[in-house]
Amino acid sequence: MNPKKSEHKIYLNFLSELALFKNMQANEIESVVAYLKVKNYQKGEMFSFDVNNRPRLYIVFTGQFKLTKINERGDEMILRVIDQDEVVSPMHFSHYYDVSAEFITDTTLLYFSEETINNLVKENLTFAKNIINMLAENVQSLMVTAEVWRLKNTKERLGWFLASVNNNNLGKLPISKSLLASYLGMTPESLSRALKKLSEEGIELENKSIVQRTGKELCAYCDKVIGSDCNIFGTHDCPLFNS
Amino acid sequence: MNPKKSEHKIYLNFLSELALFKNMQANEIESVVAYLKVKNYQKGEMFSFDVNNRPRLYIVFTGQFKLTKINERGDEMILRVIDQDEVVSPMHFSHYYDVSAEFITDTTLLYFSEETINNLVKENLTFAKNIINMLAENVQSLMVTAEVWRLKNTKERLGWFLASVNNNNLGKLPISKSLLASYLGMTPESLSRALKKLSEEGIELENKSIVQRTGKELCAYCDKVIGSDCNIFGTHDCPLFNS
DNA sequence: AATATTAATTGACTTAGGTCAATTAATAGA
DNA sequence: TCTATTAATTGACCTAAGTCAATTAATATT
Repeated sequence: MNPKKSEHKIYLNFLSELALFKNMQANEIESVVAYLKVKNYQKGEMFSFDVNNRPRLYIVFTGQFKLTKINERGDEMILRVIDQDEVVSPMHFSHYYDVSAEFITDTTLLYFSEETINNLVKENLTFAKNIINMLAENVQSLMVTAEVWRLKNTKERLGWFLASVNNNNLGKLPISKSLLASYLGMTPESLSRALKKLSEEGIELENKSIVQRTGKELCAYCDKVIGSDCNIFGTHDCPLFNS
Repeated sequence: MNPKKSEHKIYLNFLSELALFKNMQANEIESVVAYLKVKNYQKGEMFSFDVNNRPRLYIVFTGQFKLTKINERGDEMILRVIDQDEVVSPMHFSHYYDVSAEFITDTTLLYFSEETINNLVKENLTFAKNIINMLAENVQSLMVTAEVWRLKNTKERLGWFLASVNNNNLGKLPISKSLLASYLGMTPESLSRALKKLSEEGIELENKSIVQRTGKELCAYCDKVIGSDCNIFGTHDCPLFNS
């Protein structure tokens, strides 16, 4: 659980690159590595963030997992798919709210206890700001997710997801189709049918890669939030500012 | 816009009671009142939180409004209904994310500029913590909302809402039925039909007040998050811990 | 390379909740 | 108090997306 001396430097470098430790000095980050814990999980394994597990802040060192909520009937909702370098902080959730993690690939998580994080916030203003930014991004992304689920039909939801992947993941689908279906709140059958409709519009999925007929078909499904890291965003070529 | 001297003390007292200024000393709060701005809105008025309006942090002094997102087709989604004493901080949203406010009653908003809030965070650790708590509550409530929309049918959504109102609002419906329908992501017709089903279970709405046949029918729709401020929560009478 | 297993697609059918139109109830204005 | 306006209910109908079952395609395993 506690990292070995030899790994110390690796974790230090890893943490230094994260938004959570942005603008912090090397020695400040160095001092927190001492409190870092490490845990490995296997593909398919489940983990419950609940009252019994002391609340913490987790960082994905390698791997991928989904944060899910399951109801009495067994229906599952994916709240977030958490990839490498991403942070999830159940310590900031309500004490009684329990969510589950299911590991999609073998995963190594780093974590800090609630106490460590709270002490850091108390001592380090920059860190407090980084925590604020992380939570603000959570809020933003949950609002967008709500919008996608509530106001878009299956074809639009898929189009929206492909548009966002195309911007920040170079057109490579990061998850399987059935996981994607679940994440977008639809069945694999519906995803398949939605994909067929999109292909009529010139948007295809060839072996996990997004291919567009003219290269701009997905713009119809873009929005200002996901578009803001597109290279034609705001220019005369961007349909978001030309309607 | 800038409050008069005579109102200074009223605002000071008002702010002192808010969670946002919790554990802060009177003189600390006093110094921020100088930066406070006030604006009145009339029932039915709309306001857009977008790139053109400098991002701020708003507090409802009196009144009520809904935070909504509208798509191209004109479908509306209510993100939150914001009541007296509540805080909404578009300054923490993405720069390009725009949401609208529609005032349900005549409303007086207090607000601080992004700069004021950021300076306060920089200077005052307690305030930084309060901002973290506010954002964490936003995250929590958006996760619960997502769950309600995704995993519950119309009857369950209504039951869930009534259960939460019953705990923190003494059984008095705070909003009209049509607004509630929209908030719960259904049409007024569906709400009406859901209400009929609930009445078969002994849950009635008599003139904006929730009435239960035996007094515990709504427990079936409670969860650990909304239940945590119920007076039988966790006791042997609470069905959440007895199944 | 052949087989087993899992993932994705397709078609037929069902259903929850939306739409539209007609009443009925409630609230506000005169 | 009466009338006008808005909100809520009810019934008939429709539709998007879910379910179920049967293939087909893609990975894994031997």
